[in-house]
Amino acid sequence: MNRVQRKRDERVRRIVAAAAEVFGERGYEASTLEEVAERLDVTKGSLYYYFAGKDELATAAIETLGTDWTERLEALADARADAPRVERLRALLREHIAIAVLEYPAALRLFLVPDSWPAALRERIRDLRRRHDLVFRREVTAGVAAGEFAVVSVDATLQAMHAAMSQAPLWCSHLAAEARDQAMDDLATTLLRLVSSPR
Amino acid sequence: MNRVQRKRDERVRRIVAAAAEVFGERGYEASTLEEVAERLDVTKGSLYYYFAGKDELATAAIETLGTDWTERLEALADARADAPRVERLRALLREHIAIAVLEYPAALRLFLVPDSWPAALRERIRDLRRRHDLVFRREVTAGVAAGEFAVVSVDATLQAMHAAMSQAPLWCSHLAAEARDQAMDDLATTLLRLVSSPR
DNA sequence: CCGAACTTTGACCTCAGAGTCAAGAGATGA
DNA sequence: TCATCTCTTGACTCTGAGGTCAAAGTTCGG
Repeated sequence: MNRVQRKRDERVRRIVAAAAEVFGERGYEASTLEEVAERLDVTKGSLYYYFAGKDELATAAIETLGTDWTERLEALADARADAPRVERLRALLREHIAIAVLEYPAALRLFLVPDSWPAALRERIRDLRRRHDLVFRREVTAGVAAGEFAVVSVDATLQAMHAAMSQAPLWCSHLAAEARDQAMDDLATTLLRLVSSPR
Repeated sequence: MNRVQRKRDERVRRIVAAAAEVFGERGYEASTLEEVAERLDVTKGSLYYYFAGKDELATAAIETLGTDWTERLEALADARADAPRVERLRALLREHIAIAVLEYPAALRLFLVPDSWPAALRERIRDLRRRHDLVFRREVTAGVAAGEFAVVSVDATLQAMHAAMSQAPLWCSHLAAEARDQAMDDLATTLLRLVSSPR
């Protein structure tokens, strides 16, 4: 029974992983359950044994992906708790960019959730974003409070950072490995400028 | 005969405008020709008299929207040719954000063109983006050459700017008019930081 | 090895939305 | 006014993809 449960969880995990892949590549509208099923070498019907429908599967994919992403950033921030603020923020930016480019190149599309989705689902996704946002917000506001950073508006700064990071894959995933690393470094350094003290 | 031609052109213009509206709101996949037709008070069939299909109409819409957008920015840059470089760039950023937020809130979705499209169409769209990019690139590189701006990397800087501007609608189109204007101002000012001379 | 619980299948239903077309309605010009 | 060209319609087909389900297959505990 517990054996069964674990097996089921594993199955769900795999389905969600495949779904995250497909939705991440194609975006919500253009993704088909048929394709998700194909990548798992099963048939569409079997997905419905685990998930009520496309929306639910997509939500699960978004949540899994988002949680994983956030946790890794949180862990990184903890690990660098003693580093200078600027360096910690730089590391966070760099890591975020790397995850976006190397692992979830189409997360942007995935997170463009249709307006038609039930409010509850959209709400859960918003929460996820908020938690994710908080990792960076904490750094920025603390830096500002300490007088090390200066920003026009915390919100605008964070939005700009997130936008740039999430679109990074669009322009640097086609680069060769070396140029890509350089581009990611450049972007992280560039984004640091957003909080640098003026003058 | 010429009368007929002009009438036809006008008709095409209107259709493309309506299509740009719909595709701009919903993105490619979620848009339907039915809805485009509805906004023109005609029926779907009539669209096929002017366009071969959805792809072609979407391409025309993207081109029109992109050209209009670019031309307005170019005109703005010309109009401020004598203004200080920083102010000209600020005006461009602000205008770009305003167009994105107020007129084409889902342009981001629209430009995420399906990979399945013919290469020729994708190529034309890439050209459009290049021309658009050039408006900002010119300002930034000139400013750097003049020693007024400093950047880590022109590419990274432009990418960050474009990303932030194109995602602006996602977070400020739901705001009330006043707060929205403030948010757009803040974002423009924030992005200026990306080129500000350091120290 | 059996029966029960769990899982997968594939045929099927449904429906939205792309695309077609014959027929008719409107212009245009002689 | 007639003939022709231009345009619009609405009913039609077709396809793809979401969703359902009874039946068959598989795994597990005893």
